[in-house]
Amino acid sequence: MQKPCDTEALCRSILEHQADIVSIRNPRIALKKLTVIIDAALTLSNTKGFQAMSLRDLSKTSGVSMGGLYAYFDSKTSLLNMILSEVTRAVEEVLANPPQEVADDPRRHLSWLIEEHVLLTEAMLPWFTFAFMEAKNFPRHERRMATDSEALTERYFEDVIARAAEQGLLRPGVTPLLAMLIKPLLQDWYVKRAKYHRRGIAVETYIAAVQNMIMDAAFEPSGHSRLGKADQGRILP
Amino acid sequence: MQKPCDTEALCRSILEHQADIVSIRNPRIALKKLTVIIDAALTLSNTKGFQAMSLRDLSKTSGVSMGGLYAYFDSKTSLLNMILSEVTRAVEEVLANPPQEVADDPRRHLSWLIEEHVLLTEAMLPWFTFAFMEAKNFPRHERRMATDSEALTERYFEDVIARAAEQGLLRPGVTPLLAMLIKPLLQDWYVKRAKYHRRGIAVETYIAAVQNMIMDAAFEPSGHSRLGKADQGRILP
DNA sequence: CCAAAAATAGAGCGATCGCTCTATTTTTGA
DNA sequence: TCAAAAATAGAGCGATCGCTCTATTTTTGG
Repeated sequence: MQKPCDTEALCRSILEHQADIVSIRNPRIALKKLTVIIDAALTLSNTKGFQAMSLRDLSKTSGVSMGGLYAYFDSKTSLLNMILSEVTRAVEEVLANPPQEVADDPRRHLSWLIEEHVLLTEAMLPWFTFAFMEAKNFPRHERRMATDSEALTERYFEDVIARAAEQGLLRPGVTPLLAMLIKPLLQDWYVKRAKYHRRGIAVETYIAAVQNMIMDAAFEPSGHSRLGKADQGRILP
Repeated sequence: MQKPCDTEALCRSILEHQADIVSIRNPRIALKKLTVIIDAALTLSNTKGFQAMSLRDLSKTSGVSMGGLYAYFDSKTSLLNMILSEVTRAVEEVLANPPQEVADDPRRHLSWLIEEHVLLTEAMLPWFTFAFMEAKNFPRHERRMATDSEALTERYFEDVIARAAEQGLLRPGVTPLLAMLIKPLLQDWYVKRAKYHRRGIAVETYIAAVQNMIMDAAFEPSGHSRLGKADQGRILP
């Protein structure tokens, strides 16, 4: 179930959820222009920062006039809001719905969460870059959105680890910080994107490395082979 | 050898290295006012972002007039530059000088690097928050500084891991990404500071958790007890 | 003690910001 | 086909930005 993550599909979702803000009636026009606008906004923001991106920049880059822009949002902050909520929605949609056979096994589930999260950020790279990089300077309400979204993600990891604990699968003495330490490992993939790209590291390699590190920290070694299609078969002791 | 990391000591270092920029002659006055200015700049920047901090904000908060500010820097960017280079200097000074008995043993050395890095970011929290959060929106030259500084830190980890490999201490099949994955774990301590503080997690607990995760990933299990004064004696298999 | 030097205050400058508003063009539908 | 409606362009508004410059106060040292 690979959800389409191109800019246009995501903008379609934005139009659905923010119908009261976009004042353009013709849906064909609205989708096409919003896509252009969001595309330009992500590019500019991720290059120079959201604050430093002026609406005149955005107008020139997107080819939509100043007045035209305000048919798609009612303030610069509401543009930010659109992008941010779309990212949040995508994360929730993907991580909340594991296949049944995955949900049944905490080990597979944890591995699956790691893989899906990295693949999602890979597919929506500019969106995540935007949401993470800019969150610190958001206005109060939007910053809260970003924080909450992140807390929600962490909950998925906490829950599956708690379930593993109930089933007695965890290593003895495993740190209670484990769930909190997963997120920064996942985020590094898009935050330090350039570094990994420069070294020619494939997304599957990255996923496998994080999976191995976390699985080692969480579980007793066992004869079972690692799960997840990205796994590269690290040698187990 | 605990280097003093209070704002005043760091500002003294700034005055030494940026003597050509600060135009105030009296060193007592210069130190006192620069400390006040940097203090205010870090507070404002970390609250609302460097770009959003206007020099009028800074003037009002620090109590130094607009004209007065420009006796301490010649542009907003050069103020940024001061703080950034001081952070870089501090990292280098601490991480480059391990005690002899630590440098001799890759395991101890890796553990030591983790501990020292977290303790340093703890002691210079607003500085690191500033350097990391704002780096993305820096002008070209300053962004390069931040990137280089980060690459340098990573080198310390790469080197000690390479040394461990030479001595045959590493687990078989350990990921070549290991060194790259340490930094995001260390950064989370100050990037997500509020989260850890809210949950009442002590710095020693955090250090121990990261040490354990990394040591487990890197090394074969052994009977030796974990090193570093922050270690809390996790049960080893 | 008082001129020279250093330090300080804050009004003012040009540029640019987010945003609005009207004039104009394009599209729609009876 | 042609008036009504929708979409678009971009000049203009007040606020604020980084920064400068002069007038003034404070400190220094012979």
